[in-house]
Amino acid sequence: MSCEETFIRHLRDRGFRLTPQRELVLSVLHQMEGFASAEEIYERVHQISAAVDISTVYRTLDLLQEFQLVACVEGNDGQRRYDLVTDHAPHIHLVCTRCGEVIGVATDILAAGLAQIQEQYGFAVDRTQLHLPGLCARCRADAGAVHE
Amino acid sequence: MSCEETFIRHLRDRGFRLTPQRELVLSVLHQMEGFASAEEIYERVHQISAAVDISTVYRTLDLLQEFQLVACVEGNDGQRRYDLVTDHAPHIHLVCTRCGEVIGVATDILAAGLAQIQEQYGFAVDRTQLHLPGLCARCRADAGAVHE
DNA sequence: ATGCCTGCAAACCGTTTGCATCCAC
DNA sequence: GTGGATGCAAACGGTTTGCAGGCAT
Repeated sequence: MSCEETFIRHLRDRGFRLTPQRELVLSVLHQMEGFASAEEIYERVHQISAAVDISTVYRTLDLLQEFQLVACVEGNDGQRRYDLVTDHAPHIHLVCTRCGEVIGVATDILAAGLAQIQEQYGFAVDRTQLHLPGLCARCRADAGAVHE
Repeated sequence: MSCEETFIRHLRDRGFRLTPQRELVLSVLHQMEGFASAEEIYERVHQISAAVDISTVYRTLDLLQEFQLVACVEGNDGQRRYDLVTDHAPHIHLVCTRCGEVIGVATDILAAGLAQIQEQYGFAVDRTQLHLPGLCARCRADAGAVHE
């Protein structure tokens, strides 16, 4: 089932409607590579249809998040960044606390540890929302060289 | 070297001063268990000395962060939460998305995976700020029974 | 026709900043 | 005495909300 079909189904289930604006936001999200802020998404949406308001973008993003079609991370700059959850395996997001870059990684890499956590603590980590803060390779180099 | 001594040393190094307000913020942070928002910290500070302004709390927290004496995480509600970096081993926080419980776990459990991430992606995960969302044992049981 | 959705604008809220005053050094 | 630190209040910026009108169903 395509992303849009899933969206429509979720909307119908709740008695909600598919509007051109919602369609547009979803389509723009498809064009985006990686995480984008609401402002960035709005920018693109606005280029295509100038009449769309940013509050509608926010409302649509909330909806998509509720339907688990987009993931959301809080950036260090106080902005949220959104990304379409495609149907490939859930992945970890390595979020650089310095430049904001987000690197996607398969959860396999932590699978052993996560399994152990579940076994020892009964705690089931949500693998669709794993955000690990840290420094990306570039920023680690920068931080070493420059002294901000 | 005590926390406060470290703070003073860092301040001196930069030509900054130790003021009663800064002392107070640091002492309140010691009383706090786990992460606290600026507002919560301010609340406590204010109880002790009503004259202290929240902007001073923010400025002090910025300073402490710069000195790496406190860690800071962006909450899902758009608030930042601060915690004193004590010298005991860094640990993971398992945060239950349902009841809010926080379970502390030694990072060892994920050490292998984190090392692999660094090797493969050059990304250095900040082990002092690891919080993993998920469901605690109790809520997993509840979620199975009740349907929210 | 119904009531969900929208654009607009104003409110919100955590955080930051400018400035005159104060005080640690 | 001097320049960093503070309190106050206003600004800021991302996000949310109230409302009257619009449109998908």
